[in-house]
Amino acid sequence: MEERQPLILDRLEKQGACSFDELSKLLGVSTMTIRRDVDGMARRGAVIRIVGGVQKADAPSYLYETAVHSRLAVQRESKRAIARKALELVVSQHTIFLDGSTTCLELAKLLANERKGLTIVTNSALACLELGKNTENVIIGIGGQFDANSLSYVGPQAEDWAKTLFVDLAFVSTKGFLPSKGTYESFMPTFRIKQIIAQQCVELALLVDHSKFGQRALSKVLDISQIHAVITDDQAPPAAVAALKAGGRKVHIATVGEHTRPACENRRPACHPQVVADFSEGKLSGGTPAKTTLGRVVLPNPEP
Amino acid sequence: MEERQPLILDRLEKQGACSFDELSKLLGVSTMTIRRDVDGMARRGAVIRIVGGVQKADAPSYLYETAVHSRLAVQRESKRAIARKALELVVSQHTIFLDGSTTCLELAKLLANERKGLTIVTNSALACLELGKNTENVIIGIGGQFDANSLSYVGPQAEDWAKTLFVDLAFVSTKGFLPSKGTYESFMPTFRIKQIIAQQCVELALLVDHSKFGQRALSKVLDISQIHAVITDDQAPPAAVAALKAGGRKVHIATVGEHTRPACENRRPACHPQVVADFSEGKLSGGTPAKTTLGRVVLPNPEP
DNA sequence: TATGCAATGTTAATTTTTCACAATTCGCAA
DNA sequence: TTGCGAATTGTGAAAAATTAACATTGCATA
Repeated sequence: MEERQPLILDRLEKQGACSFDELSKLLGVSTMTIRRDVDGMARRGAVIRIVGGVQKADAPSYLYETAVHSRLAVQRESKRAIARKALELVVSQHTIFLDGSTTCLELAKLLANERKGLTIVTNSALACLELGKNTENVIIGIGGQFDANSLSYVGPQAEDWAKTLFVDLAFVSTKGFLPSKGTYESFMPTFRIKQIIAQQCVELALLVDHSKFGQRALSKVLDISQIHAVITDDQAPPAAVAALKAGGRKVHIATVGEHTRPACENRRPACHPQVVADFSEGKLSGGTPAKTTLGRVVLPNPEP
Repeated sequence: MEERQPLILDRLEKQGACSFDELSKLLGVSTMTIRRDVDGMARRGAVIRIVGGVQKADAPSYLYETAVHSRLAVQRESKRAIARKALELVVSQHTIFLDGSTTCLELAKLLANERKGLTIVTNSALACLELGKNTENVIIGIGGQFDANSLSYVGPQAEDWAKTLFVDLAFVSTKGFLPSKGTYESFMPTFRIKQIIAQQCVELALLVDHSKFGQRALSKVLDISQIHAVITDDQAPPAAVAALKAGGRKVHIATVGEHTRPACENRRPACHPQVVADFSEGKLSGGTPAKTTLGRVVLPNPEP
């Protein structure tokens, strides 16, 4: 049934773009069938739908098809809320560190949009790109071996370098968190950097959404004693929060939904980042409900 | 006239996506006007047009609105042809260097797609991301201060690091090239890295499209004696090519068009990378010319 | 004041998309 | 083989979106 999809991709490889009509003739099926095929492919990000046809999807993104991309979608609301809370801890003139987590990536966006005069150190390539949108901060990228999973730099060179740095405030995230013990992760190269930074900072803030509480992973990374502040969301278990406070941690609770971004992101599976719009049945419309069921991404023709 | 555009962006910031009808009511102008506004914004990559409305453009690309993005489009065909030629010089097991140029970015794509077993050193964040798609090469990112213009790492830390490296084959590009003298550039931090690498490599290959010949810029970067091979396209001035050969350089001429990608990229200005499709008037169609003048990028609704 | 230009609004023709349903194919168990 | 159900595909009409052509407005300038 779906031996048509490779053929469509072939065609796009040659032409860049192709109309439904042409594909229909080419493959000897109705436009409706082509349309359905292409819908599925576009949903996976394999192609880009254009009005009346399809387009090759090679162009823009360095996020598609990466592991980071799918991680970005999980608990995104919480991460954003946490990032916004974390922003409050950042003082101008500070030197801060961001790790390669997707939570820190959200924080990077906020820093780029709303702050200046900072020196920001990170081993995340994505964070650099995000931060680079604002030239009023100094961005130091820790280099090293590039880890395609986290899109960040790790390994001995990165570790050596990290040892020479000293920051005022380090933001790190984690895979698992036991409030009485500390943080846990599985992938060595990335967590070594965190351990080193933990020793090279004045204050360490852990960004951790509620889903991480009680989770543990292969290796212990940070001891709870190394963590000065914990920033989490309002669904974090109250008992854990109380325990953290009793243990002397500063705990900051972010309210999810307060600074929520596009509403449409909630009701969408983690698939293709551009597939964000959905004002079907006029859900987003203010006045009379639109009768359209559309909501498809469109880019325009070149300037005439 | 265009104080509407910020309002549209605000709206998208809140909602993620918005229909033309809604924007029309919101701003008190006709849908046609909104449509025209949005067309312009989409053309610049500020938003993404969707059928019946607009969508926030935040999601995917770290290229939009960057200087690299516009550079990527100029002479792209030549750059791709040159990159493909350069690929022929790459031997498995080699350690190679790529600079932060867009030509090297094209080469990075080829390396990721077609080679393995390499160690690739680069100070370009974009090249890392591109190369990271293939985990069969080792990628070393040189860190340092992040330069938002080139999306690469520069400055003293990067330079110190570069001094400790040694590669078999370095690929560098340039802004200006006088075949009798050497290469010229204007922006200090990026070219310092090239100078250092030039001393830390067995062989240096200059990737230079024909438009660079005879151009000079503020500072001399590499002396012609440091360049072992020159890779250029078939529009390079023959006299210069002859002179280079006479001077003992290996010269590789890439034929533009041979490995050309989407045909549509030729007839499109440097604007938004996703704006690639244009089968207006059935130009790309095989059979009877389509009567449509569309050709707009569309992405589908979520899976039902 | 006249004139031209740019921005905007209006409308109708055209195209695309959607939807509902019919027809077909396919797998598979009876 | 037969028959059933599900998945796939095709059809046509209705709905929506896009385009293009043209009218209008406002404003700056000759």
